Amino acid sequence: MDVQQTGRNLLLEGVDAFDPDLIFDCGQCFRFYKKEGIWSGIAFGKRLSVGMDGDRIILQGCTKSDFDTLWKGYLGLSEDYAAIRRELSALGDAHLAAAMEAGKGIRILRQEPWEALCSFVISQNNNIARIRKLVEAVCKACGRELEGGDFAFPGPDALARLSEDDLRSLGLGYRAGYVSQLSRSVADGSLDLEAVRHLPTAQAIEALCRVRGIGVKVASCALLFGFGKDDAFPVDVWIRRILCKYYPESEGKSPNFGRYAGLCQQYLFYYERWRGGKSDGAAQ
DNA sequence: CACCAGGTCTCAC
DNA sequence: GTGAGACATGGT
Repeated sequence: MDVQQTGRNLLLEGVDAFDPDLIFDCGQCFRFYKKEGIWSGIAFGKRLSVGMDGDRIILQGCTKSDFDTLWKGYLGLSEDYAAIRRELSALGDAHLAAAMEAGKGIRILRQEPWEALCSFVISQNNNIARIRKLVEAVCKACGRELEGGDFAFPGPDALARLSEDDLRSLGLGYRAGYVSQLSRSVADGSLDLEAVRHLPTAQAIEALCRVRGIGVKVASCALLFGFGKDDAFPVDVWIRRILCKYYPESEGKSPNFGRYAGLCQQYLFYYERWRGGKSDGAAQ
C-alpha cells in the first residue's frame, strides 16, 4: 500500500478489495453515512470521510499520523486480506467461495470496544435506520462535542451519569435499562473490557453474557467488530436461515470456518441479502 | 394501521 | 433443554 498526502487528503494506492459501500452498509457500524458518493462518520472522537477514485482510496481530513495510529487499523488495512481469502478458499467451501467473490470488498472494521458493545445492545430487535438514530441521540445527549457540531460516542462514565429514564426518553425503550446497567458495570470496573479483550472468544462471550441484555449474538457482534475477535461468528436470523439452507449437515450448529469465521459470516450475510434483492436503503 | 426489526428474558412444558 | 410471548418504539 502506497500512502501519499495531498493537501488535507490522504491517497491510498495499491489496496486490493476495499469497497466502502460494502464495508459501511453491512450493519457492522452505525455512525457512517453516504453523501455524494463519500462515506463519512465519527470514530475515536474524530470525523473520517472515505471516498474512492477508481481503485484508490481517498481519506479526507486525515493526517498521516492519525492514519498510522487510528484509521489504518480501523479500516482493516493492517490485515492482508488477499492472504486471508486464500486461506478461506482452502476450506474448499463452494458456497463460501461464491459469497466471497460477491463480497470481495468487505472488510471487518476494528471499532472501539465500548462503542461496539453499547451499540449492539441498542441494536437488538431494532432496524438499522432506528439504530442509527438512537446511537446519534445517545451521542448528542452525553458525548463530547467536537468541531463542526459532531459528537463523540460517550464513554461508559458519561452514559452512567444519565438515569434510566433519561435514556428511555431518548427512545431506547426497554433497552434503556440494559444500557444503563451496562454503562455502570463498565464505569465502576465490575466489567473490565480490557480483560475481556484478552480472553479467548468463547470465554469472552461468556463474560459479556453475564450482563443483562447481552446474549450470544450481541456479544459475538461486539467481539468481532469491536474487540478484534476474528473468530467470533454472530448467528442471527439471517445466518440461521443460511446455515439451514446451505449447511444442513451441520444441523443448526455453526460450521467450522476457523480463525476468520467472522469475515465468513459477513460474506455469507451480505451474499444472501444481496441475492435476495433486498436492500434496506440504510445508506442515506 | 398492521407488521417488523442482524434479540433477550422469562416462564411454561 | 426447547419454545412461545412480551418487550418499547418508530420505520416502511
